[in-house]
Order: sequence, then structure tokens, then C-alpha cells
Amino acid sequence: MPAPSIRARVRAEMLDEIKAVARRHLATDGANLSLRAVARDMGMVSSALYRYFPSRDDLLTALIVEAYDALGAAVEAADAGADRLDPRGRWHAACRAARDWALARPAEYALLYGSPVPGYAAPADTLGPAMRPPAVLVGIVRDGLAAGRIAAPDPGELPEPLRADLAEIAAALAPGLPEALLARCMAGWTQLFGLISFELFGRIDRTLPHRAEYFAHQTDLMADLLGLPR
Amino acid sequence: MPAPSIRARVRAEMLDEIKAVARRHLATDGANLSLRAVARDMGMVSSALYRYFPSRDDLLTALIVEAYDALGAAVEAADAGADRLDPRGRWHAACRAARDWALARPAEYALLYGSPVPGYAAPADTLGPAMRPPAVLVGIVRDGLAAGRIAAPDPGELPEPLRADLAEIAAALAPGLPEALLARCMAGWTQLFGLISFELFGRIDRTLPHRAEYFAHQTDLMADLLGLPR
DNA sequence: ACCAGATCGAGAGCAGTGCTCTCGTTTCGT
DNA sequence: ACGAAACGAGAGCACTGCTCTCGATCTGGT
Repeated sequence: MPAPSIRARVRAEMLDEIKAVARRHLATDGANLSLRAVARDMGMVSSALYRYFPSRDDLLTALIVEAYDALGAAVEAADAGADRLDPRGRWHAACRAARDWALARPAEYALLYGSPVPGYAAPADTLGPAMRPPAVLVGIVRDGLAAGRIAAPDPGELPEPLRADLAEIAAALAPGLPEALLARCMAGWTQLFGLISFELFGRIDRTLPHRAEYFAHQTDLMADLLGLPR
Repeated sequence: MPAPSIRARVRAEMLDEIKAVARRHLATDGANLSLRAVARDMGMVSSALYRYFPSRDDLLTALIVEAYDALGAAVEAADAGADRLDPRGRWHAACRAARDWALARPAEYALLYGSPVPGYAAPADTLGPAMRPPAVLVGIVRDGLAAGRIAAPDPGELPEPLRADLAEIAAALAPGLPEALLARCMAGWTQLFGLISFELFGRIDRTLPHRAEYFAHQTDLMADLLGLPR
């Protein structure tokens, strides 16, 4: 084994602590994360932070990658915990896990799915983890189709150029998935994002206190659209 | 007539010019709008701006209100331009108008529907204009129902507490609209928001160049869910 | 065991920000 | 015509991200 030097160990711990403190600040102060405040909280001077992250954006990127992975893991775990032969149950479990994760960490969710800063271009590291939650949804539908529990919609509803685009995406994401079904998966994923964002960003009517029930019903509507068996 | 004084006229023009310059900066620099940069562009010193807007947040709020109204007006106009007896046509027209508006002003859309700054609480002035786009969608469905072209779904699909919540919202928004249909309207509105946000914030797969067709198909799926006649 | 080189934290400093206060000047209502 | 209100400019405060320098500490190879 490589026997990591003391310095390497301390540095790794430092990286983790910086991210932890930054996450704490994120929860209270929102996206306008102050490096100096983080440094102050750690008893350091701001310039010392630059030994660990070359810029504020790099710190944010690190937080984003970890958040994507945490969300993806939560959704995957929820799906894995549901009856494999019950597509609708898996669908609801996955959606609810995403909502629970977001409600518990609104600032981190906002970091992932809020409006991006114009200058900030998502580094390639974030692309993979970002696909994990939608991949779970697609996986549920793929399994249901393979088990003969979901019927493929009529492909004729898709105009040709769109069908070709979707076919290409399906080939990379879930080979064999009919294009019209992939389109419905994307609708479900879009809906899930919209639901959570609306709830988190205060766009749900104040006269709707039963939000968990509302969420369950909305995701159930999308399960209907997907043709998941009841 | 009140014969507005020269000063009042100049002040009104100044307010408009400040907002116009701020909108221009918003388009290039994103949500981190700099008051000093706006002032510089106007040949003023930053402190002079405070004669017109007491704080940066107030300027942003003014821009938000105007943007909400512009988006609402665009959606309403598109709906009004469609055949009143064709719910699906009106639905598509309204959705497309929202998308077109957003694509033409991504920064303003992000201002409206991006992640809110934690400290920033939406003033009451914004609540009314913010309801205009979803109100159009609800109106389309209400009209379709009144014309007997839309069937009300089984209310039994709603758990009781949720049904009661939706009934209260329906009473204020569209009296007589069945709760299950209102839920589908909200699903459509959520979907519309999600679609535009994903497209604008770069979350749509790069291998999907036919975005207008994709958008039309996705909104068509929601029209199916709403039971709009084809 | 030692020493050159890498790594680290502290501090000063720069350019930028939102915002406040003061001070003359201009305009308004009476 | 005059007091009061509105206005623009400027200085200044506290804050930000970030850079650079300067000692102190640790590391790996000899």
C-alpha cells in the first residue's frame, strides 16, 4: 500500500472540511458562497484556501459533483429497495427519494438545478453524475418493457426528425427502448424536476398544504402517461 | 390633466432608462447585476442610482414584475390568437409563446424562474403577474370543459385531503373546475416550466437538435393527459 | 542525517461590489 | 421670490474574489 504521507492525509481531511463548511454556508447563505467566510469559519485566512481550490468556482464544482452523486445514489437506492417487478412502485420510490433529498438540502438542490451563472460552464466531471437520476427512471421503464408490463406507444406519433434524435439518445442510454417511450421518460424526468423546483422555490400555492400527496398524485399522472401497470 | 412637471417627466424617463440598461446588463452578465456598472453605462455615479431605486433588490424586483407581465401578455396574446373552439390548438399556442419568449430573453426567464436568492422574498407585487401564464392554461381547460370538449376525470383518484386543497384553489382560480382536472392543469404548467428550464439551462441532451419538435411533442403529451380533443 | 525543494499559512494589496453620508446645485410649489 | 424638496457627485465603509510575497514546516532522495 502506498502509505500516504502525513501531509497527504492532512490535505485530504482539509479538502473534506472545506467542503463541509462550504456546504453549511450554502445552506444558510445560498448560492452566493463567500470564500472568506468559509476561511474565517476554519480559522484560516482566505488566501490559504487557494492552496486547496484554485478558485471559488472550483469549490462550487466540487460541491456540485458530490451533490449529484449523493442525489443519484439516493434515487438508485430507493429504486433498488422497491419490488423489481412493480414498475409503478419503483417509479414512485425513485421520485419520492429525489424529492426527499431535495427538501432536506434545498440549497444543494438549487446549486444543481437552479439557474446557472452565465459564465459558469459545467465541467465534464459533472455530466456523468448528473445523468444518474434520469437514468434510474429510464431503467425502470426499460425493465418494465422487458418484462412485458409496459406497452410501447405508437411510434407514428413522432415526427421523423425527432424520432431520429430520440433513437440516437436511446441507442446510447437504453438500447432497444422505443423512441416514444423514451420521450415519455423524459417527460417524467422533466415533470419531476419541475415539481421539486416549484415546491422548493415557493411557487406552489400556499393553499396547498398536502404537498406530499400532491407530489404523489402528480408523479402518478406521469406513471399513467408512461403506461406503468397499476 | 395633472400637467406633470418637467422633473416628474425626467424622473419617469430615468426610471425606464435605468431598467432598460439593467436589462441589457442582465442579458450579458446574468443575475449578478452590478449597480455600479449600470450607473457607469449611464454616465452617472453609483450613488445617484439610489435616488431611483432604494436598493439593488428593488431594481431587480421592478425588472421581475415587468418580465412577468411581458411573459403573461405574450402567452395571453398567443392564446387569444388561436381558434377559441380548439383547446389543443390554444394549448400549443400558449406553450409555444412561453417558450419563444424565454428563448428570446434567457436571462429574464432565469430571473423569474431560476433559483431564488435565499434572502430575497418575492414582494406581493410579483404574485399577481406571476399567475398570468398558468391562468391562461387553466382558462383553456375551463373553456374546453364548458364547451363539452373535455371530460372530467374520475375525482376518486384524488385522496381526500388533496382533493380539498385543490377544491379551494379551484374556487379561487376557476370556479367549477373539477379538482382532478385542475391537478392536470398544474401538471401541464409544471411540465411547461420544466421543459423551458431544461432547454434554457443546457440540460437537454446535445444529441437532440430538433428542439422545437421535441417541445411540441412533449406539450402534446400533456394535452393528451388533459384529455384535450385532437 | 541532512538538505534542496515542495508545500503551507499569514499578511498585504488590488480591483470590484452594495450602500451611506455629505455637500453644493437645480428645480418645485407656494 | 423664497424655503423646501429633489438631484448628482464624491468620499468613504465593509465586504468580496484573487494575487503575490515571505517566512515556516514538511518530504523525499542522497
